Amino acid sequence: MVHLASKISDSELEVMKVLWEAGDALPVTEIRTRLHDRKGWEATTVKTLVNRLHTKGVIQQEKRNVFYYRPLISEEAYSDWAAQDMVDRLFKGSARNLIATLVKSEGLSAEDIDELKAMFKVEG
Amino acid sequence: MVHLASKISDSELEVMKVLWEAGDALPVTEIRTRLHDRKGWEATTVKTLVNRLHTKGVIQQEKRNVFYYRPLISEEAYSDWAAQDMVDRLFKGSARNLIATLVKSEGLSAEDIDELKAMFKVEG
DNA sequence: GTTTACAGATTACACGCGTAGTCTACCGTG
DNA sequence: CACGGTAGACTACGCGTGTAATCTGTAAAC
Repeated sequence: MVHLASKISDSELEVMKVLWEAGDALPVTEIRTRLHDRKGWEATTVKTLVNRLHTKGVIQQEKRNVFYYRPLISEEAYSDWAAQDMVDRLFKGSARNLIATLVKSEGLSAEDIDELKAMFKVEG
Repeated sequence: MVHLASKISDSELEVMKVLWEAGDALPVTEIRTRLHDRKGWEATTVKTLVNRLHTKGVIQQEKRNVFYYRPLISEEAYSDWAAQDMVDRLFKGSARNLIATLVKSEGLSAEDIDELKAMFKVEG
């Protein structure tokens, strides 16, 4: 289990998403274009976020012609951590409570429910 | 569905928890003693947090001998909102993805799984 | 009535975050 | 070789948060 010393902020998360989606190291230029498109951020803003992530140790800098950046934490690991964190902070440590909340919130399609039923058959 | 204009911070959430647990309006003195016990916070710190929550409109002030405070949002409503927010931000809007993550994280007892199976039978 | 203690108001202050501008150094082009 | 463009470094600034000290007013105690 990864233990995240300092949390990833909302804006920083957008950078992580870009890197996760790319599935490979990217130069800042590339991150910038993608985030300019989807969030309208300026180049320096993106660079600041990348720097902060680097300082936090969640992405790695690779020197080529220009710097390339690679996530040091996977999306899955981060999602797992975030989910567990929320369970602990808001659901008294019970994942079941969170699941119950999600089920009751009606956000699941019939198909989702079928999938989950199947998952439970395998699990238990 | 309540729409949270400004989010509740981590420290503020501790105050909310005290109020939710109490199930009734509490004077700051009482909130303070409980948070001093569980978090070691000073009286003025607690008062600041209570004030901020009041300003944000998530708790209500009732004038008696001293001020009593009452949550204006239920723990359920807040949890629901937080869960949905996380689904949107980290699980591409799919509650099923979050549930899958929780199930795979092994945080569920056999009993939990039985309960959830039952829940799905009723739901779907 | 003066002192005391406590509730509530005001003020503080460093750090993280969202958002970005400016400065500098280097690399390619004319 | 001078110049322009661009990558990276440095600086900025207001707001929210975590954490609290100090001031003020009023009620209780003597």
